[in-house]
Amino acid sequence: MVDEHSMDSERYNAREAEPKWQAVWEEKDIFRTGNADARPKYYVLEMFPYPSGRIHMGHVRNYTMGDVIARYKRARGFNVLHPMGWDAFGMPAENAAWHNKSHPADWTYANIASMRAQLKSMGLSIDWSREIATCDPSYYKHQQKMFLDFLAAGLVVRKKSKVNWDPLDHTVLANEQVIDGRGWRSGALVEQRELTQWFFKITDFAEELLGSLDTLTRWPEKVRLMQANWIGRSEGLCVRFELDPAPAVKAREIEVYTTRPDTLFGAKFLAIAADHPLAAEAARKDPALAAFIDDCHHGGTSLAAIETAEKKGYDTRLKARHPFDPEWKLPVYAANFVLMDYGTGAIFGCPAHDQRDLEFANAYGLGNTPVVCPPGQDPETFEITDTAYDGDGVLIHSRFLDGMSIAAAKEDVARRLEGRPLGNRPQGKREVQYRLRDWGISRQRYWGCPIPIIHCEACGVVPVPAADLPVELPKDMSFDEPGNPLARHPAWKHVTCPKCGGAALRETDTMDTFVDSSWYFARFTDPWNEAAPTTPEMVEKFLPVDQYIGGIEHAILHLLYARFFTRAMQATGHVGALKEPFAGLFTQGMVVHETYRDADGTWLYPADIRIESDASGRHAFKLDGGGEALIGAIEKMSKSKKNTVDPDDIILAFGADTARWYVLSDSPPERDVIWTEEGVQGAAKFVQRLWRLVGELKGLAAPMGTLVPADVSAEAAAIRRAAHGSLIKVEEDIERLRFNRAVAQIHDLANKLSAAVGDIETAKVTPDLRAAFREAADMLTLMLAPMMPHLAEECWAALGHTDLAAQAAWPSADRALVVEDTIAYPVQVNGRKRADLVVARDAGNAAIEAAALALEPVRRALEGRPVKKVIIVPQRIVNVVG
RNA sequence: GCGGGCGUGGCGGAACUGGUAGACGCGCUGGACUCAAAAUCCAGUUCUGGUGACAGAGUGCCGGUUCGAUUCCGGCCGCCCGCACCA
Repeated sequence: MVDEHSMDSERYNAREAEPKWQAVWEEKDIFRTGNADARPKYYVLEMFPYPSGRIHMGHVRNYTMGDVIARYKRARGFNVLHPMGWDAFGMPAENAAWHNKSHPADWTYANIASMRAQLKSMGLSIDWSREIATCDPSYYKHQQKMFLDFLAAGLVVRKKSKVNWDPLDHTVLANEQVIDGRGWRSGALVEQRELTQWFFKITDFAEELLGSLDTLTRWPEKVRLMQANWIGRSEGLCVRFELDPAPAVKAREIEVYTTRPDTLFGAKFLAIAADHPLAAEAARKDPALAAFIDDCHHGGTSLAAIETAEKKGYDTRLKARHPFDPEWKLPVYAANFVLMDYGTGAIFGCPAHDQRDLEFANAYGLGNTPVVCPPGQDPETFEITDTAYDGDGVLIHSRFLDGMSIAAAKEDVARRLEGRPLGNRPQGKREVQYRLRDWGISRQRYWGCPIPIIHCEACGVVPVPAADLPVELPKDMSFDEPGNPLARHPAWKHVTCPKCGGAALRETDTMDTFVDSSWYFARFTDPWNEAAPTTPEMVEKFLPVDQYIGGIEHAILHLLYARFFTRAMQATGHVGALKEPFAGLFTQGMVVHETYRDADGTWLYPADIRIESDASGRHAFKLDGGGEALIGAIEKMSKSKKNTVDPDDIILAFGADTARWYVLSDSPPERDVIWTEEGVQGAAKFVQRLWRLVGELKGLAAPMGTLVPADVSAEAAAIRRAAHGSLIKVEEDIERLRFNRAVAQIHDLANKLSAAVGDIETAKVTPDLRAAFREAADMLTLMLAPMMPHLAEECWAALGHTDLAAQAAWPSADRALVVEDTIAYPVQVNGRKRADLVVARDAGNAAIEAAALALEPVRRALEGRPVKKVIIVPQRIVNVVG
């Protein structure tokens, strides 16, 4: 039944409604978060974007998820903090400057302006008053201050380290920027170079960062595991081997690190890294060794080539004494597979029980002696040929260790060597090693946060005095030569030394952009503080972030750096007692799309394609009339394959709510979502359907504020059951970030309400029904509001409300209404469903059993067999065993 | 090699702690409305057989536990992701 007040014929016009409501929200400033607000806080944060210029569908998905949570939590009465900023330093701006002769700052701020407008067109409930850009001196001056604080606290050090050097661009490259051994931009073969760089001492917190992973119960297990592996803790023993006096070196000993001291009697050689000081020393008198070391440098250490690289070594002629037998001399090799920056840069090789050592020993004819015998093997005949044994077993051929377990032997060796002096120290020392390295933050780039340091010939490394901060980037720059533009600037680096007043040079390296993103979440809590990076009380008020959302690609670096930075900030008094910045983490999947190719193999944009499908499948046709195109694999949206969809186009054609709904609806949020034209059409249709449905409900609904009477008809009870039941499920689903299920639930409710509206034509519209329709319409609208906020406002207003849906309290569900007074039991015979049985909720087991056995399909399925047992699971199922 | 995850209709996916497999959506098929199209509405849609009621099979494969398994256990197969000479 549709009366004349119905809006049935009117279509919902998103293009008009969306900007209208966005303007209302902005004018009323309803998403501003009060720092003095006493309500419980909820901090929702999505990883802030790099201002590339345009948002992409991945952003739409990311920010929509966060916005759903923000709006939902706001409706539930929380003081929600939902800010936005820009990860604005980085190489692309410099590359753009190089290509377009523009300034990185101009390029960046123009991009920010257009992306901000795009984000606003999505209708995100963001407190824009807290917006920050990391490239702004008002942000990075605080970062410089913290750098100095960390330096004073011993958390920053300067040391030499190997880096990937691009000889054409004259710059250091991050590992990710090295592709197949070549610079990603220049294509030049990357060299390994030693440079003096600034490091954050993340390794100081290795134990703490690893141990605290257990407290992050609302993080994906996968991310915690990845971080644990990255930190890579191992327990072992440092053992010093005495060297026989040799003319080549002055050193008297070699220290090795091992996790298998139990296999010490299986040792066949020692190996040191090519970069080991001892190798360098020996090479001075051995040109062949020098050549070998040089060779190792060219192999590259971060390349996939390592995988297939042969084990190579060079016999230094040095001899080391076995710790438990001074007459037992072990050869010392320089070897390409030993890493200088792990452990001590030296190992002892036990070929029988380590695959790498075995390959090496086999290549150089060093033999092997098994010292761990697997259970069930005869120690006399147990042999190793080309596969090392690293399993459990009993010690053999190991003198005083024979017969022990691996654990006992480890303990025994450690105890003996720790108790025995060599020189003025014990020969052995138990040590914990980590794979984690200190975080090198020096970058030879312009568009980054300047490192606030001055180098003075007389005074050495001098921190820039706090009063002189920020050290601002110079604006008059040229980018027409490769290398670090800052270093080439004629004047900027020339300063007087703050200590002695003499001529000095500024540090021209800038900080890794990961530094910028390591504390922005804390800055958001009080971005107005000009005097300090943070206001610790506000940090403690809002942090940790309750729900952080972003891509899995940041599982290690960003998330680990931020965890480190928070601890360093705590040590320097910037965050109060806060330790972990992100209490809840969610890693969302990508937006992927089909690819299309022309007959000649060139890629085609989805926007130039029309899809037709029939019973035989899907076909793509070129819109320019050029015939059929080939449908290719579904892949991550990328410019190179042209399988991108511009969010602006979608918002213009269908509205932001449609885009939001679609990215929430089709897949579980942690998985990839496949963007399809049909899917968007479906979402757009549903927007219209909801608008019509709310109109129809309104036509039948009681006036606003009417309460549903206590005593209602079965029809009204069914409507209430549907509305309250859906509400409960939608709540649960949003709380657990299962947006796709919340979407399905709302579809389901819409179906039920449509059916109820349709049925009403033949029934009388009684006051209880009118009240139930009113309640259902209001509830449906508010359930919708986190996901489709504009449509919800339009519906809310149409339903006669004068406040905003965005400010309305979440409706409260009455669980009692959802309970039915009958229960429909599926009845199985031998585990196979044969019938349905509807009984009163309070029916006893005997009555249920009798009713079930009386059912015709049950009797038929039993085929006259006697009933052995009847299993009744209350509220669930009946199973007859016959 | 090590670590982790995932295999369910034509497709995306649902199924709470072992309890009606396929919710919801997309697509498709048929119908209504329309001069026609779009939009909308109705019905159907796991497979096989049957007009039908119904019967049988079915959650990657093989086996086990159980009254009952997509779910738990063992063994395979396939795909995806991360790390990778870490001593």
